Amino acid sequence: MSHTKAPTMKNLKSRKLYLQVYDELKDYIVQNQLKPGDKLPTEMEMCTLLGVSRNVLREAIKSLEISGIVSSKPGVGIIIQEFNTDFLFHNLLYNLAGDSEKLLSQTLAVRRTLELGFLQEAFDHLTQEDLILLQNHLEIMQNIQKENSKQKNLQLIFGAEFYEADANFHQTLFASTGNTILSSIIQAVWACDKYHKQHIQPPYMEQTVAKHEKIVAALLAKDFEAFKQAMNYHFNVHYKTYD
Amino acid sequence: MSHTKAPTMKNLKSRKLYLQVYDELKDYIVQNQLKPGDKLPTEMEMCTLLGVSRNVLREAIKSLEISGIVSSKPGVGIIIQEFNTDFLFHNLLYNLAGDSEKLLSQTLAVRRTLELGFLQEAFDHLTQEDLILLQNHLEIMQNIQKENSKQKNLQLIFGAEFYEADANFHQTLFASTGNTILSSIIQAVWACDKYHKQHIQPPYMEQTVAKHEKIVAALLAKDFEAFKQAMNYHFNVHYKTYD
DNA sequence: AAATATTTGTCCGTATGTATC
DNA sequence: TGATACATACGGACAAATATT
Repeated sequence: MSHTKAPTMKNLKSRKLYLQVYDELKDYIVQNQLKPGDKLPTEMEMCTLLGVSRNVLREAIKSLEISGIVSSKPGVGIIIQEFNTDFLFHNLLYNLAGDSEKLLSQTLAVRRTLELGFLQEAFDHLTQEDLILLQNHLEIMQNIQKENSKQKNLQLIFGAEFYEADANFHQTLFASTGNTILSSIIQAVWACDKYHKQHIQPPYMEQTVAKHEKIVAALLAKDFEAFKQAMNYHFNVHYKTYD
Repeated sequence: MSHTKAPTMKNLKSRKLYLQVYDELKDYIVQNQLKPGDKLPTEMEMCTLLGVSRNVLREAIKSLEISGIVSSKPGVGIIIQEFNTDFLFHNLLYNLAGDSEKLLSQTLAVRRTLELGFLQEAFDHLTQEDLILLQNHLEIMQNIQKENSKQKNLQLIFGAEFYEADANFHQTLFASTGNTILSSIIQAVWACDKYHKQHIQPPYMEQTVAKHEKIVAALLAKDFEAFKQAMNYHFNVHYKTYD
């Protein structure tokens, strides 16, 4: 309503309409003390309430959605989301993408520090379900590696899937800490690597599988020292691919 | 084009279209190495290129805009934006309603791990200019603390400035590592704290100043062991405020 | 279990404000 | 000044997903 909208003439030099709506919706959430799980009014209701077209409203909603504030589902409505920092770190690192070589070593350094730093916490909080998930991720990596080693030509298959399984492995491992900030950062750092590490080579695969097998073995044995050693080995061996 | 879109039937359970477009556009920017100031193709061109409607494309564009990646202007086009973190943090602002205690301890844990993990690197790369900057930040903290200790009433003055000086101190310290990923993360983590830690108490100020004095003294003496000790002290002492 | 209603997802067409040449 | 290119904004229509009766 603060749009001061005239029937056929839109606001001249004012802030874009969808941004005004974006702000108004955030205010609405705060004012009405909506909590995660609560629903916003339907799109049509908000259109009449705010006096804007559905199109503009949806642009605002999608902006809220990409920010992780709400999520919309057909047949249900628009639901307030739990606070999470994924959006923040994801965009932060995306914007830094550029010099791939330098970035790669930097992200690796950050990952190394964080993962080794939260080693104990991850070990302590790891549940039986987490362990099963880890084994699943490992299994995927093993299968893809086998398929690739069979191949005579150097054509790589399922490279993206292998990489994703690797990422999922580490995310599962540190999601157990319950530290959402940490999870966000690790997730973002992996996504950041994504662009640089797309061409995975079979020899790298073999090494990677072996490393993760060691980690899982240590976790199954509930041997923290072995786990620590396996993780250090994971981060301290240099891949031939990047020499 | 990867949408595998049929004329009248959309992808069933796949990711929402506007999100696919959002990702594809980000990839497009990276792949074509578009820099700030460069323009994306026009909306209509991208619609035909990606095979989606104008509406969906705009939802993706607006999401990119709220992310600070592009900005669109009528009569001009869609322009790649300079990297800027302000808007990212602005989005978090509204969300201070959650259980801030948990979040605070999580951010602190991440900061602790990162800063202690990159201790050696920061120490090695610290220049004379950095040291002067650190002293400036410390001085600001000292002055504000003095002003507050003079006051009889418990009214806090310049709390925000004190906190900012603290943040700048740590950012300067680890900017010297040259690891931009690390710098960004530390900056972001501080920003997360910002909204929870707004009510700084005078006793906390005194302690904080003392800690940073120790750090600066160690750095001036070029004594790594003392630096290490001071940083550990910094992170291992619990503030009374949060007990 | 099945039909119906609700709600978001996606598309199209049209008019208007804005910047550039 | 005018012409052109572009994003902004509106409205209507149907499809798809979910909830409800």
